Amino acid sequence: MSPRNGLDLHTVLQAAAEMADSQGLDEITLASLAQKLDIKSPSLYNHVNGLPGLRKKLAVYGLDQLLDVMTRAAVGQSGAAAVHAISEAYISFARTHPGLYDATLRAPDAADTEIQKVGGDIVDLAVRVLHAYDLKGDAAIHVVRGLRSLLHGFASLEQRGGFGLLLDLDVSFRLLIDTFLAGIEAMKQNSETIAKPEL
Amino acid sequence: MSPRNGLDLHTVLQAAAEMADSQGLDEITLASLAQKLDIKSPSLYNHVNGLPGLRKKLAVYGLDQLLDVMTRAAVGQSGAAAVHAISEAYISFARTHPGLYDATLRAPDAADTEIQKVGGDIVDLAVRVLHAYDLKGDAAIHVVRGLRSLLHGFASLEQRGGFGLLLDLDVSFRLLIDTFLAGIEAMKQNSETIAKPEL
DNA sequence: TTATATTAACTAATGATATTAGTTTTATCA
DNA sequence: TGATAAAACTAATATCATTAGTTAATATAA
Repeated sequence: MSPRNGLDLHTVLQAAAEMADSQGLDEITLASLAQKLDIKSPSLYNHVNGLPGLRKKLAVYGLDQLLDVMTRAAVGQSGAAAVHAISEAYISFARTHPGLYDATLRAPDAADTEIQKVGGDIVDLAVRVLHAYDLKGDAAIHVVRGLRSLLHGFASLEQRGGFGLLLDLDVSFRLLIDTFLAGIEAMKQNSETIAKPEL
Repeated sequence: MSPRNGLDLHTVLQAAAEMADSQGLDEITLASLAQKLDIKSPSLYNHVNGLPGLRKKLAVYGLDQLLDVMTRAAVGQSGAAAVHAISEAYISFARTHPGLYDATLRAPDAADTEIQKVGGDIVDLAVRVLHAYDLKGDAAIHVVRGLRSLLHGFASLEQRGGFGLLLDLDVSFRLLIDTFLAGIEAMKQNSETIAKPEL
């Protein structure tokens, strides 16, 4: 295929992801990555458009994996169980791949087409999973925004050690999802009985 | 006071915060900050322990302000209104000071005493505000963790352009808080009638 | 008022980094 | 076998953070 058998992009991203997970996203420099790959740093420009380009590709690489684990967690599940399943998959990914997860959210340009694409796929998955809650009109989008906020917020704070260690984090997490789902049900009741609550 | 009338730490942090808000946290370099302050970059070491020291002090500076606006929003409020008040204050701070807000969460060392202190004060405020919900035992801590996750997640995703622009973000946000509060009420009902739901 | 001590500024130097330009090597394909 | 294309390389530059050592200014003590 290629006129020369060097590294391929996947190898580069895999190495970068490993570095990010073990040492933190900010420790990835072209110099350190090149050293890990046994090449000189300018050679990386054959695979990636400088440091910003690497960060962007790493973000897409991470989002692809996140979508994958969430999708697989969702199959065969429905209703509350499905929401829990994708949520656990999300948080588990963030825990197992802290640096890569970080990369998905610190992309140089969030408006990038490729990133929007995968991000949209994840949102679509969430919409499908929440379909069982039979949300009318805009409500589905609002609820997906809420679920994303909660998942990302929990993952991010946990990663940064923002929570004390007094209480089991898994309990907090499951309770948070349950509370959110109970809230959706309760709000639905309200909107059926009363026209407009107070919002 | 001082044997020489140079800059003081507050001026340095104020300038850094302005830079962070207008250009992003990562654009703060000792070189660029020094230029803004009309000094040479090594002079900054008289005020701050290098770049990591600057980032840490900026984090504390931001957390102090965040605690302040949240505290002031809470006075005279109670129950759901109080939760909404501190939540709006939180999100408003993140919107008005995107770079400084970022700094509060990307401190070099989250375990730092000073950061833990202010962070703890914010948690205490949230606990007091949620006191009206009469949560028993560990529940209060779990709920505060949940609220923080919501707030940070929403603020962070909004800042990174993670949400589409189809729907009003303020509506999503208020709905999210309402859903969470409705969930707390619903969960409370359950735990009163049933011994252990399924969790 | 004057001298001293303290502090904040400075210059100079070093090492690491990203990035660009231009060159060499090597595998594939005609 | 030879041309091509891709991926490595070397060399060079600019920007940083950081350290060491120096100079200047000011509050306080004499």
